[in-house]
Amino acid sequence: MPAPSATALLDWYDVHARRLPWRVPPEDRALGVLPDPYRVWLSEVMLQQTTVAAVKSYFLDFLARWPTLPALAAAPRDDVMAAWAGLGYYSRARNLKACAEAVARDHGGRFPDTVEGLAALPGIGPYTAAAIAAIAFDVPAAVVDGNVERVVARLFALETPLPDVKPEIRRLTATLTPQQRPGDFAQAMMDLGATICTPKRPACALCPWSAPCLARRRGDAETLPRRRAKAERPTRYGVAFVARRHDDALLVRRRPDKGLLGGMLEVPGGDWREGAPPEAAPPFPADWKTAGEVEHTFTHFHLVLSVKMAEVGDRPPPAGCFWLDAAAVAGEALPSVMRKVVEAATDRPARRQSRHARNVLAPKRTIFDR
DNA sequence: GAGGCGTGGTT
DNA sequence: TAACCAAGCCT
Repeated sequence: MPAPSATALLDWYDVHARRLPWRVPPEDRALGVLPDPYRVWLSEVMLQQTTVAAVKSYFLDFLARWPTLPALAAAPRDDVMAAWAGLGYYSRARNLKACAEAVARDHGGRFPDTVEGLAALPGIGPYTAAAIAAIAFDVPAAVVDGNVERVVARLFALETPLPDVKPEIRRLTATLTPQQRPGDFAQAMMDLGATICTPKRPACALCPWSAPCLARRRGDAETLPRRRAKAERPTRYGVAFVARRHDDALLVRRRPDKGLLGGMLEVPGGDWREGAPPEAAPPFPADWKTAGEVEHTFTHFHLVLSVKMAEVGDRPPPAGCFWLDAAAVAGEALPSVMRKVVEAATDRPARRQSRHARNVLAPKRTIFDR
């Protein structure tokens, strides 16, 4: 049984590295080229619990709009929130802005090059600090994300369930991490987990570490890592009121900064509660008609919204609300669940206009396509 | 430590 | 198709 070697993985990475917009490929890193820490940080924050496919267009949009850290630090917060709309986990956008300001203010506009310095910044935890240090500065930090957890749990056939086994995985990852090319090694681990050592049906025949992999030898790689059973996801019900002015402007309000969809826009509505659909008072009296139902699944609950719609004349907005011009809807900080609500009520796409590839290459069905 | 926090792709 | 889950962080 050979020990897993960093060299075997790096040799594989030299041939099979994914080409990604935020990445410096291994042949360029071999010449001493390191990526811009700003781009590494931006991509890593966007990639937290988010797929590469979802991140790509957002990363390019952000980079085109705010090419440098000072540019992002100087940007209006609401612009950043609006640009983040649709990507989810909106506290990341708030922390992104706060982090940019902190680096500009406290670090002369340059990211710290140590794990400790990075981890002290908003929105940068143990994973992201290690990833930036390794990828942007070639610090031999142990970079442990969900991919690495899976690879290492299988490599050493770790039976202890997550998250209890995390410290053991971190220790083993540190043992594997080489002093030479730690940035490439970290990216290679994640590429291996994303393309070969996948959650289901891992392609062990193509794996550079198939020989030393204990789980492959036992034949149960697909069952690792173990996880503790997760709690059941409840369903909550609510009402959403879409008031549409004659010029197509929509009545919206901004959610509180903290908590679910913090800082994002929504249409007025009542509380979201488990049990029977609640009665909710409309923002003002009008001829409210039922426009259908919208379903949306959040991390910890499923939501069913009854959508009410009214076409109304010009009038001042109720307290806490404002009229959003029809032309501005696409560029605003509307989370996906609210885009669904607006589409259900208006039979008109409320999607972001900048999602060229998504719209052109893979148009999503709306409830009106059924 | 455990729960809150989005979304869309995959199986 | 409904469940699963993806480069986690914060409190």
